Amino acid sequence: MNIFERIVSSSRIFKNRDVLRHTYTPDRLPHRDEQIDTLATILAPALKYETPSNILIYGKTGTGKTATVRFVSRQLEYVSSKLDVRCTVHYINCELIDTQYRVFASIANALGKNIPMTGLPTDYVYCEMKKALDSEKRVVIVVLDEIDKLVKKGDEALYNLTRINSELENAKVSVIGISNDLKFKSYLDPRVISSLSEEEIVFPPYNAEQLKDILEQRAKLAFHEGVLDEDVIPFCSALAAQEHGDARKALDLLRVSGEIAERENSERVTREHVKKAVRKIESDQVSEAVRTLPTQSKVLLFGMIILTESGYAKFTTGEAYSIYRNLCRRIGLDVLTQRRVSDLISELDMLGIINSIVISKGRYGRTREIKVEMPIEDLKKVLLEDYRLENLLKYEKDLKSLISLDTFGDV
DNA sequence: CCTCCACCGGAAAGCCGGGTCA
DNA sequence: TGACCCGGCTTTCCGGTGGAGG
Repeated sequence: MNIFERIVSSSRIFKNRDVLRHTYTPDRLPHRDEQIDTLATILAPALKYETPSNILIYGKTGTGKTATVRFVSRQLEYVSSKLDVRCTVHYINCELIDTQYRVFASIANALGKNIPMTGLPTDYVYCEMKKALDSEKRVVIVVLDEIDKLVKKGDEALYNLTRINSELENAKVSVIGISNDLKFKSYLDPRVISSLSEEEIVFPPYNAEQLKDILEQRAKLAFHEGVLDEDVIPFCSALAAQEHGDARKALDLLRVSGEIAERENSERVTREHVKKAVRKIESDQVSEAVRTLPTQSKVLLFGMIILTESGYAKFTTGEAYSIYRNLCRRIGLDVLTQRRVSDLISELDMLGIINSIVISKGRYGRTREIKVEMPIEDLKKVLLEDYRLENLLKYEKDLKSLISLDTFGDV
């Protein structure tokens, strides 16, 4: 027997692991009937070649926004093809497609144009998209997932998209925006807000009971019968419910628990496996984030670690910057300006690797107070995988003594 | 109550590597 | 080939500021 076949067929735990991934759209969405109904009611006019209202959908991560939209669009497209109505849904994830140019290009390309990734003037792309849309009588529903990411780079794309209907002869366009940032509207032009949010749907977080239903539904498809201990699903649900009812997290937890159990050659998935999964997920996220950091940020972070190890549990932007500058010089890396480093610090903060708050020390100025959040040993291990940072190791003691002398100066 | 520190963080502009087009 | 466009990263410039100490 082929070794892969043996490995694949020998899974005592999983029947179908993919069911637990968040890309999977189940054929039934528990506890989202209300939202599904509302969405379907709003979109129904599309089947009569009328423009559906634009919709804004709110809800935190893992509340089923994307799954619901996917689910409803699939049904809509199915019915429209049966009724022979030209009605399509175009899904755009604004985390990847995050500029006006790329949104237009993505729509145009979906309709058969061939617009390159970059290079053309944006208004040209806009015209091409318009032509493509208007080439026949149709309704196109554009779904902008993570719309807040797009808005951060200006609201022009939305402005143009919500106004486009007045320039079209045959086609109708309607926009569904999905956001998990409740206050993203404040970045928008009031005119865009009013046209974009003709309808609003809010997705509340799931509670532990509801998460349990979701997990049970998926577990039936994903696992072999009887491999889950009774308390595994309630435990996963409870943990995820604490974290603002995130179904995605609950599913990840269940999947990773299963994977750990499988790797341990266990016949059952137990509460202990879930506990291990919690730890694994956390540490994986951090190391992945650190690994993919730009070199400059890595050096900056390394400097922060040196500071922490030297007994500075908290430090300021200026202190971090001066260490960073020293490190850069030693390994021949360009030194960025303090302004830029300040932004890098904010990024590290957003990733949750460090914690920084702006405080005022009165006479002694206003600055960020920074502390490293994650276990420094783990961070160090990941950082040193980068060959450019390996060399820094030999300066470590040197710098520590420098800091303890409180000179903080240049070397 | 005022001052003044040591930064914050917005705006704008420059550079660079990706690309198109005629 | 040169003129031009785009996006990401970075620098330059600069107005703004909470609160300890005078």
